[in-house]
Amino acid sequence: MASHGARGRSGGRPTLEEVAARAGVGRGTVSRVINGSPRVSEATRAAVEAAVAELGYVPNTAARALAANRTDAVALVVPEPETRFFAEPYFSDMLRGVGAELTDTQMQLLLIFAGSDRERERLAQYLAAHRVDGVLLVSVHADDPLPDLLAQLEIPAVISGPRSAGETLPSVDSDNYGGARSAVEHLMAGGRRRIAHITGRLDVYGAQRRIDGYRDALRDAGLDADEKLIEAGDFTEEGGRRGMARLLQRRPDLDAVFAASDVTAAGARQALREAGRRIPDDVALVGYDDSAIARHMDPPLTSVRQPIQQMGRRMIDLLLTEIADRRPAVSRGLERRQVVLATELVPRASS
Amino acid sequence: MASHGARGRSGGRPTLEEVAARAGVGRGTVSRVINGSPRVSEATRAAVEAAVAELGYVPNTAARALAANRTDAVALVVPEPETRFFAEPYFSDMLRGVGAELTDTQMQLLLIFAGSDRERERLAQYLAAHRVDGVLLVSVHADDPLPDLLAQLEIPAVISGPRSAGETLPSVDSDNYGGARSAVEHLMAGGRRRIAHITGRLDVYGAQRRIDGYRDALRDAGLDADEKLIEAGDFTEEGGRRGMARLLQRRPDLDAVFAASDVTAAGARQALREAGRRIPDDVALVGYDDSAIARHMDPPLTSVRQPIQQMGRRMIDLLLTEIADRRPAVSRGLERRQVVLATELVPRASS
DNA sequence: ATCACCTGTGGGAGCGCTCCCACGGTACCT
DNA sequence: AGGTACCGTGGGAGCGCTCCCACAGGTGAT
Repeated sequence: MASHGARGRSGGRPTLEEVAARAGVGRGTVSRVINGSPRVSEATRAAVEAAVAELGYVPNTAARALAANRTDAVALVVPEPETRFFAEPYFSDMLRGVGAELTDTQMQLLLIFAGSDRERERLAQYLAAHRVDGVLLVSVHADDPLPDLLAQLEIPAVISGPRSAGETLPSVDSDNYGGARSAVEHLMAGGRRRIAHITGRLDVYGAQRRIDGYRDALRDAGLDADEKLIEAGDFTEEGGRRGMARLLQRRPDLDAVFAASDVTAAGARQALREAGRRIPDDVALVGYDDSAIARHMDPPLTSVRQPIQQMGRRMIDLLLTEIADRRPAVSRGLERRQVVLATELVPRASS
Repeated sequence: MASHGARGRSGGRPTLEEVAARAGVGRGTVSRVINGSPRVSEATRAAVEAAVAELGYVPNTAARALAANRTDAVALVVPEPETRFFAEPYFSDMLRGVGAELTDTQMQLLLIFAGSDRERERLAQYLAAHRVDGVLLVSVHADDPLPDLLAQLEIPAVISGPRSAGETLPSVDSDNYGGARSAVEHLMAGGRRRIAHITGRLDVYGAQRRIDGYRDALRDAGLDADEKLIEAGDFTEEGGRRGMARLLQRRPDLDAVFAASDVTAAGARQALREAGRRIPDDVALVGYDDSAIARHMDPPLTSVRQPIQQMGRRMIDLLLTEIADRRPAVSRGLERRQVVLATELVPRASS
């Protein structure tokens, strides 16, 4: 092995210093060119760029990170087990949007799962080491301690669904309230009057907003908002099946169901089928997410589409702004940092 | 903003130096403790560990990377578009295995897609900057330039399926030959005699090995190896459908099919159904991979299981060894670095 | 002519770590 | 007693960058 002093001397990668020597300028000037500073004359810039090309110079990330105290990396943190990540198209769409928005940047994206305690501990360690400049948090429950940890470490973060109406972190969400309304209004337009709702996890703010939208749509149409028509679910298929079974028992006369997710709707469909109800003849069904499940269901499922990829892009937007704006946290927080994107109802045969 | 000199002085994260002062030892000693060197007395170690705990010290990764010329990160490179990554359980299983093996380490895993030209260029830049200590390459085709690039940059790499019998990179693979044999032998044991094969992509070495296994199993059983019973596929569903249709035309008397993947088998099943053949009564069907598709098919598909998670673990094993062993490339290459793992036939109703 | 103020540039200092050399101390031989 | 070996330890030098200060030279106002 080469001695310490000679480490990487001759055979190694070229350094800023070597580029500077080759271009006949100082180190600082090369740094300016590399980082796109405008304070460089055109001629000098050209000379430096030529030297960079000739030597095949690539900046040393570690040195830059050390000197500038930044990492040029952001993490997408998924507080779920990997299995759910792969099972739900929501995450892959989000990843795609985030990745697309990042290709124009020199930012690196890290995908981190924090489903188990073990993984969460590792993540905490990782964040404590400030190995990323910012964090994207998706699918966070109301009582998750992660946002507080991030605040304490002063790491910029953006959340995909606000935890409450008073969310302090910047967030991007789809219009859960409006989406739910459009689903219920669609069902009413089809002549349905006894419309049930199987909710999502009640500790998820978005699920609450969908309930609100459901209630308000009925109320505004002058229909009785019978609480017996609401059944708590949890976004899973099994939750949908059980909820539907209970609803059928309580209100056998229902003629439509709005499920808080496509997966929930799939469970509901199963229970309806077991009870001998036809879709949509006896009971109309509408889901949420417009995932692959909706298209492949039998019959194809009417669903509320969220622009998930776009949400991913906007999250990156917000995060990069946060990172760039880094300044005393106190002076912030007044700007509009809560983005809400519109949903779209996709009608299919189930309603 | 604080002046440069004072950057991170008071409020910032503690440094090695501060830990050393607190513990009443020198910088070098703290470094030794942090890195688990055995050359530290028990008393000193305890003192340092106490100081680390009290100050909440976390090493600065960038400084370490700069000084030690390593990154403590490895990349899992997927030379496919993201969509395929999420569609095929192969990748997620691999990721899970790799991730599991890495949790005991302080190594960071990066997931990098290199499906488009744009992404590949970004990857090249990334590798040129030596931002990872090693690379895991999955699903590489025979003519992919990536392995050469890695060799040129002298970045340790492990490949998931050898590109040829003379693969120079360390590799981990399942026993494609044996797996194919077991499938064909299983069909013969069930009394089938006219067994067809729909192959995988012919530029994938593993697909070739499956063909070899198929041929040899038939030959050893004294059956004619009729080339008319072999049809080229490409691992896709559509390829399976087309291949099956052609086979039925050419050899309407066939009584079994071995498909090079479960997805291919799904396509074949469709063609068989359209032709009015019953599975397994008229034609027995065996797939490869034992993915979720196999379990959910109607009828459930007999399939050859590969220990994909385990393959991921072994790949990491090999890669970490490569990284640790880093020495002039010339003196290497003699050790056994080609790992082959056994497969297992999972019989179900389709055969 | 003097002053103020730009713009472009060079290079010192410093980021926080690892690596290695040097050194004092102890143990074991001759 | 002297020599040799090793162990544990401290700290200098250096990794390759960014940040900032200083400065030369130009420009325009006074």
